[in-house]
Amino acid sequence: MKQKSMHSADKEIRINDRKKLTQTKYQKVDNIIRQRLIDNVWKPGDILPSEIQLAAELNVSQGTVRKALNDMVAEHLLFRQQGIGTFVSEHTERRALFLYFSIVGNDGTRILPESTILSCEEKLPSPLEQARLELNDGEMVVRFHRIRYFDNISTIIETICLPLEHFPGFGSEMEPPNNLFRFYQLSYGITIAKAEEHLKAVSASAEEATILNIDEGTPMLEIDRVARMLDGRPVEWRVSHCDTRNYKYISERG
Amino acid sequence: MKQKSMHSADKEIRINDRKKLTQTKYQKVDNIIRQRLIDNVWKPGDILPSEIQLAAELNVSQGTVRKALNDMVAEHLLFRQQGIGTFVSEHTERRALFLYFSIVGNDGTRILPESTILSCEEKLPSPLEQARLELNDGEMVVRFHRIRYFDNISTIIETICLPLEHFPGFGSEMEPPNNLFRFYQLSYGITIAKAEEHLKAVSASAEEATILNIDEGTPMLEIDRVARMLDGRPVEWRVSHCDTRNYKYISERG
DNA sequence: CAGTGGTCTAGACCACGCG
DNA sequence: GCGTGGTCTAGACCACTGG
Repeated sequence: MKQKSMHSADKEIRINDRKKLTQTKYQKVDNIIRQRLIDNVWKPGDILPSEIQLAAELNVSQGTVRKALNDMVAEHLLFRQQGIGTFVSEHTERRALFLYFSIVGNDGTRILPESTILSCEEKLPSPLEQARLELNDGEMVVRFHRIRYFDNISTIIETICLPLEHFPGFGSEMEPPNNLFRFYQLSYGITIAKAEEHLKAVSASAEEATILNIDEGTPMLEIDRVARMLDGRPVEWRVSHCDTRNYKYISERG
Repeated sequence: MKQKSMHSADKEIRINDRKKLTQTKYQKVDNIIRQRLIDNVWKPGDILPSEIQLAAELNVSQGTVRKALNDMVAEHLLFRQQGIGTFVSEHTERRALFLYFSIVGNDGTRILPESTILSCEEKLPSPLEQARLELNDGEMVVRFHRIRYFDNISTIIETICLPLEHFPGFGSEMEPPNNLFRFYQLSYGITIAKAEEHLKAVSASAEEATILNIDEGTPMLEIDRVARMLDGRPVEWRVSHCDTRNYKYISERG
């Protein structure tokens, strides 16, 4: 009765599709699962129901569920292990290193640098901060600075700005840890899903030069990055200034 | 007779798989098609046989061919148009702009800059050039310099090094055009399939400062890139120095 | 051993582009 | 109308994991 013949079921769904501008079944499945990640129904590290269970629940075939899941695996939102199941991705050290940290040693060595917080304050955003984080008038931000070290040598200065709305009490209870994305996820339920980085070459300011113990005017790589959560809203604006004499930024193309 | 039952055909193939360390059918199909691209059996712009024809030729199902083709579409080697067919990708202006050129205006505008060749010579490679291009001892290179202009304002200085073996007579017959990748493809049958970029911040040398009409020591973004062809061998080493005061390098993450 | 994801097949219908 | 790729289904067997 539920699904007597393929033909009638298809037609029924297609009528819905027209309302939603030709959304396919696997896109619907994708959106349902995505929404459950946004709503924290399934949390990072959780195992999802098997393909067969999902297919039964959503009244589609296993192949349709599979296509939706594989699409999300390609976006790094999920990962799969043959013989075990499908899991929600976590912001582990390894993921931070390979997905969201592009600075490596001149020889290609990948290390996530240690960090020290310099200052932290809650403020009304500057016009630029408000624009980058797409905030409404009057919404507050948390802004802080930190230095990052490779092998105890200070190399990067970061200025990080967060919408206070999503990070209540940030920095007041405890020192934010080195892996911020993991901290956002564990303490605030916010998963970073993608980011766009803008790079320029700039000169070290007098202040930066003092902090990093380098000459004023030394060329530095500026990485200007807005990170977004699962629903696409921006949740972090970070500007990093990096001394690239012993390190480099890497990017694959094609 | 050819394929009487699914079971026996599967077993036969699986024996071959064990020899090749468990290569799947769609991977074999992928490799066959990839090799035909390398061998220029199907050239850029060509339309491939339909999925059904390929499936019949290779003795697999349409779904297996589809998976192989879709994997190659994800690598930008092919593209598909519903109702028409599957095509071999070309290095068009548009592809160069979105896939292999990451410099945009401060407002995000994408333009491919014009170029002027400064000098061009055939030489024995420096040790660094030999290493980057993975050349054997004694193999020659073509090295040339060019300036690139946005709106007639010189902004980028490039040093480009090519293995002479793959580019006989390069630069001697005619001035290489602005879109080099397209030129490599049309004139030498070499398709660039991927590239790795290494970025640093450096200071403008006296020579660069003169050529670009900027101050010596101005911070410049250095883009060090090795481009590889379909079989993975390196065919171009390019170092670009870019004045990023009015432009920026962009990169998507996640 | 049972259960999971991974591969492969066969066949249906749809959306699209073209003649 | 026909052929293309795109979606969807159903069912088979494989490879892997863990009890």
